[in-house]
Amino acid sequence: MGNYENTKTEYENAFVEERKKHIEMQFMHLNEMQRQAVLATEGPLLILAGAGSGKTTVLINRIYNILKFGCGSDSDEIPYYASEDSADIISRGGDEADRLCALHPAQPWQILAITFTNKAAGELKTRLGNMLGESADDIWACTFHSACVRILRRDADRLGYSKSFTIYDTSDTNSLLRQIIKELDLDEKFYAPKAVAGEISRAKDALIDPPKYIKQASFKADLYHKKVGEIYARYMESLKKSDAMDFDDLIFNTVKLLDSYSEVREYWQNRFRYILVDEYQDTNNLQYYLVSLLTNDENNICVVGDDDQSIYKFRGATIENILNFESNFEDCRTIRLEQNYRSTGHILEAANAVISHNLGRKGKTLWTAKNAGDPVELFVADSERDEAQYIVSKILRGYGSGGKWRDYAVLYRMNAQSNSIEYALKSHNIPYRIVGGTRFFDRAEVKDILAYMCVVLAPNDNLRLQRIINVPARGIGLKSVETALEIGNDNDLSLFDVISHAQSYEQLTRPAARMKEFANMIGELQSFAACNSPADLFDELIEKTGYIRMLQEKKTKEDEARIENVMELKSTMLTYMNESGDSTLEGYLANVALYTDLDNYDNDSDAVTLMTMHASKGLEFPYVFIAGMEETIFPSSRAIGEADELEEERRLCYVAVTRAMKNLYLVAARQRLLFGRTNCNRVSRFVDEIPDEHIKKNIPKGFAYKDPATAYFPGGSRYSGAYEPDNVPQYDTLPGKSYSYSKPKQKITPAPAAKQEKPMLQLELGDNVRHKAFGIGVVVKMMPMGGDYLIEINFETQGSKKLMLKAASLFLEKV
DNA sequence: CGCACCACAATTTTT
DNA sequence: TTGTGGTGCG
Repeated sequence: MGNYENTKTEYENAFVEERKKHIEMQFMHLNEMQRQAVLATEGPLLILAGAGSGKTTVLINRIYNILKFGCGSDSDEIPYYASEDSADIISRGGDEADRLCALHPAQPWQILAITFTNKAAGELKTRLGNMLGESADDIWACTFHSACVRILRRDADRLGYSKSFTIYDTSDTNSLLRQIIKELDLDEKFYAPKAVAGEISRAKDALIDPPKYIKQASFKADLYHKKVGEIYARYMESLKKSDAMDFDDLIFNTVKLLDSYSEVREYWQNRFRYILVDEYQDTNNLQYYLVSLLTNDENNICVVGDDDQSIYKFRGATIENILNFESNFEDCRTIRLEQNYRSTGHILEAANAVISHNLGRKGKTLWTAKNAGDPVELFVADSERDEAQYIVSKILRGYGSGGKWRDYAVLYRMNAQSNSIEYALKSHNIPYRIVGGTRFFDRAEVKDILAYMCVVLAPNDNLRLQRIINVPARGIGLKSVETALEIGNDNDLSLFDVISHAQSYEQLTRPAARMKEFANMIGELQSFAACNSPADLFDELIEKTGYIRMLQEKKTKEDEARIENVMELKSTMLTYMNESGDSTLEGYLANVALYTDLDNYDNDSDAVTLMTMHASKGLEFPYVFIAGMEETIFPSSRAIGEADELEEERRLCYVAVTRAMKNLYLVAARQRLLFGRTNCNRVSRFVDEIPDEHIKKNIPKGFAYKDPATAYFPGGSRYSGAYEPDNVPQYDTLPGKSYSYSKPKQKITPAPAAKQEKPMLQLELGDNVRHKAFGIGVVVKMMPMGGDYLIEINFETQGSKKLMLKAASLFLEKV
């Protein structure tokens, strides 16, 4: 500043000052720190954004600022068109002022905003669209992987791939590795495909290619690394033959491309004037290289992250990226967003307290202007089943008093925990949705159909051809495929080439006819594809291959679900084509590998959400349950004893806790049936890290697990007030499935109940009722539930609603 | 070759 | 507990 004052005229200083003020005025809806982050457009910027601190808002507004005012808020430059009265004009505001304040504004396509998940990218796009209209379409708001795909589609041929390379997902990778390991006659136990995949992934993260890996391994004495080097080399060869890249390759190859071809690098560096990276704490080494390579001399790189929310170290994310950002990028500015807009006081304090037990943080303390709210609640249940019951009764209670199902989320450490909770929700007819788990695109039938389509487009994809060549069974067995593969390897032909001319190889005389038939079918599908829409091809394909018939003939429940999945796949294809404007099958197949279930998650439907804590990152819910707050579950057994991993678990806890807006319930079970084994665990250490003033603990003393009633409500427990005895879940009403411990013989008596002011309405199925708010309807379902009933009514005008009879009695009458 | 059965394993998180 | 992969039989 001081320098300029001497060299600039007074009006110039006034101009710069007015310009900054004017731009600043556009962002008065933000808090001071958020605004600073928005206005600091030039040079490296690190935004440490705590949970719920409005970081997406900041990103959006920052992009808006860059597009509208360029570097106007962050520069002392005086444009040629500024004159002596410019400052005056600006101070009067209006369009003219806006125009004067704009300084080298960026074009939408000069902005690259990288996120971690498709969902986050989609959200960013939507919000940018709302703010900027159509011009937002030109902004690259995408994930690391999809950004790389776009870059590679342009120049992949320089690396020896075609521009229409396919992408192998994790399971493709694993099966290819398994195959290679077998071919090399190695023991699958010792060279577990998954472990090898991890090793290769780590190598790529360190920019080590197979020759380099083999060289490094040659200095070591151990055989393992030498063999892995061999596998690695074969794996890459095989990928290249199939014109395929795995997830890591997408980034690795992009880095390679940018690094080795200066004209490519310059092209992209010139194009992207401003780069923003979200969730920077989750980036790995490769991604760091990528970002550095894309950044030009202007260094307009802005990263947003929260070191306390780094929970993906296990897959190579290195927290160092964020911890070292300031030293990696010179003249970096750092801004902390510490005001939380999401949670009430007790919840936030609990989160702060837990995370403060970690060492090596950037240090950051969230605060809120909200009131303290309710303390966090801890409940120690009897078993995993009671845990679920507790959660369900809490949810029912909240729903009964006017809540929405979608306000509730149940978080857990691992997917296997969802079973008991699902069961309880199901038996109470509570709508719920599970995010994650066995992913849609990992289902065998989905992979099969996709593999078929890939093969139709690119028959040389050996891996996918192998997958479907005998599904449904058509008499081409493992042995035949193996021989065909060998022939292919020897003559440098693809598997498809070999089976197309199977009759010319005497080793294949037996299956030759069937192979030929199969190859012909693929050929027919290819010609069909040439002059029909992808949707029609889809139908033709599942017919002609007999796939649907195979499922229909089996007739089990699972197979019905599989048919549904296949149809669902068709609709995701159509959705993709609609939304992306890309109606080619190639485009769809090229992108489908980057799809995940998370993308299908829509918050429109009114349902309780079940997911892992990892999957919950970035989301928020009014009421959050964290299930399984037990040592060995959370923190997980493999983290205990490892300082680093324990810290990661603690960060995970921090993430989970900060999802809650109004109420947070922590639930533990004294005894838990998991993987067919019953364990007893202590309550999680993370619970103890929450100071007493922020948590209300309910640990039944007179523990008698044969009598759930006393387990829930020990004499004098604080819960007796919150829970009417008649709301005690009655296990006898639960259908099916017996559990390992004996049920109480006698029914739990609904104690001094029934002294209500208004008697419960007597209803039967099929009764017509009038509701004060919803109008006329008919009772379609009644579920007894702890002395009350959960009823479902189909209303003429309002659709179907689920109500608790007792609470609804006030508004209901029979007609 | 295909199916059924059995043994065994592992059992987090994701592009 | 669930799922997977391998084996053995028809």
